[in-house]
Amino acid sequence: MGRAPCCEKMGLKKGPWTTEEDQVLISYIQQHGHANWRALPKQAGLLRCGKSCRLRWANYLRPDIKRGNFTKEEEDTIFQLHEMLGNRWSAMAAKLPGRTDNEIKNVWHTHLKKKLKNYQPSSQVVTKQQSMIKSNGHKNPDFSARPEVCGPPQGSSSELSSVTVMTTAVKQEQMDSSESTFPEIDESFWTQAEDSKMEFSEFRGPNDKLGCQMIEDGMDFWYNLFIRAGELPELPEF
DNA sequence: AATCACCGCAACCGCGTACCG
DNA sequence: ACGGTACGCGGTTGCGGTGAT
Repeated sequence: MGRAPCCEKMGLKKGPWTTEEDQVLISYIQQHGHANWRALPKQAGLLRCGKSCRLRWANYLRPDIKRGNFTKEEEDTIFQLHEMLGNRWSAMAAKLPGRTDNEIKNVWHTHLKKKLKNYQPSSQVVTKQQSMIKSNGHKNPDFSARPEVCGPPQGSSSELSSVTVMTTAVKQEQMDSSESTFPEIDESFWTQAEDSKMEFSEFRGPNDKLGCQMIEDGMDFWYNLFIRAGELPELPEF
């Protein structure tokens, strides 16, 4: 639908926030919360658009934000999550308490991308992955592999295709091993996928946030597809 | 000491989508 | 069912700081 009219409005300030503005925003949110970002700046007496206020709060002023350098563990987690989720920064942020999507994105572009070539996951992470695979008792699609959009069968909805993924590892496995246990993708699979999607949307129910959170946590839907196909009994932990 | 280039971070922009009347 | 509004997300930009020359 239409884009939100934003800072174009006359007289609204842009650019870096002053400490005074920060204080106004913090004290307003402490007293009234932030149910309506659009109305907030007017009510708080700020010459900013709601979008700007939300960004400032989410990326800088929120009390639970962790400052300082990323630890090796955090970097490992980001590498792993990036493998799984791609550039889904907000989903990654959900797995890194105190870190914002913006921060993770910045760190990725400024530091981690360069390190990627030489990346060696910490033993802890490797062990976790190995035990995950072991506990599943069979060959699983590798969650550490980058999900790629996999072309849907002809005639399926584009919505489905946007969330239908297959890992490179799975494809590799299918190529490499004749004893692959990954289910064959045929018409019935896609029908199942559609059913799963329906069930999943029902599960989400009236509180969409809950369902969305799962989606934000990453790959839940395609995970759900794998579940339907009899794979992957548990979600990985980070 | 001055200039330049690069880096890191905060903020903005524009798009997609959920929600509501 | 439809259109408008608000929000969240990912990509991009711009500026200040810092190191190199």
